[in-house]
Amino acid sequence: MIDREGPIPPYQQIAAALRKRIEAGEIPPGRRIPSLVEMEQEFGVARDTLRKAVQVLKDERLVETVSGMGIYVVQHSEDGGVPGAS
Amino acid sequence: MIDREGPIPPYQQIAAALRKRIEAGEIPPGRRIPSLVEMEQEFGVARDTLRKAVQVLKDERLVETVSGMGIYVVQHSEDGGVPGAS
DNA sequence: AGAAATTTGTTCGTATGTATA
DNA sequence: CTATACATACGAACAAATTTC
Repeated sequence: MIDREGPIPPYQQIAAALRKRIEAGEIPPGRRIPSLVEMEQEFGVARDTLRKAVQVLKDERLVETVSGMGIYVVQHSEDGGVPGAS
Repeated sequence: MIDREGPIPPYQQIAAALRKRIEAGEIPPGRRIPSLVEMEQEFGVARDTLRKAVQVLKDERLVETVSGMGIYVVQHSEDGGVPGAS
């Protein structure tokens, strides 16, 4: 899944993989992405690496986190915004 | 904040700056010093550089690490030692 | 009321590879 | 060749928020 030989750092590869899933509609808006524990196993990387990957998607406003709950795909519809964001 | 032209390496400059704050009472005994992430931004250096700077202060018994919490200024009173150090 | 489980967030310590002086 | 610095990554521990029982 992760190419450790190439020049692209794993955290960027993971960010790209998640972005692809989201834009392909595999993980629709409003749904949660896999938990950090699940992604640790799926990608075979450490928490710190996932943290950076998720931070990239956060900066792109693709996902948002709810502490204690999970990381959710943002609803980027015409009216904009996310459920709960007043 | 950091002079990269001069002969004094950044990690020594940072150690000196932290020592000054501690001895001036800006960061009193028992209190935490800024986290590594915060200091990365404040000083504009990498984690590795901070690691060396903090190691200097540790060798001087000025600070100690509490796992998962942070780096704390040592209480250097007459009876010596740190709270929690049995 | 409260304890346990799950999940995210933050913390330090360390290792590796690369680059520079 | 050594010292210094950076980016990346891994590991472990602790905290806070949320849900479930």
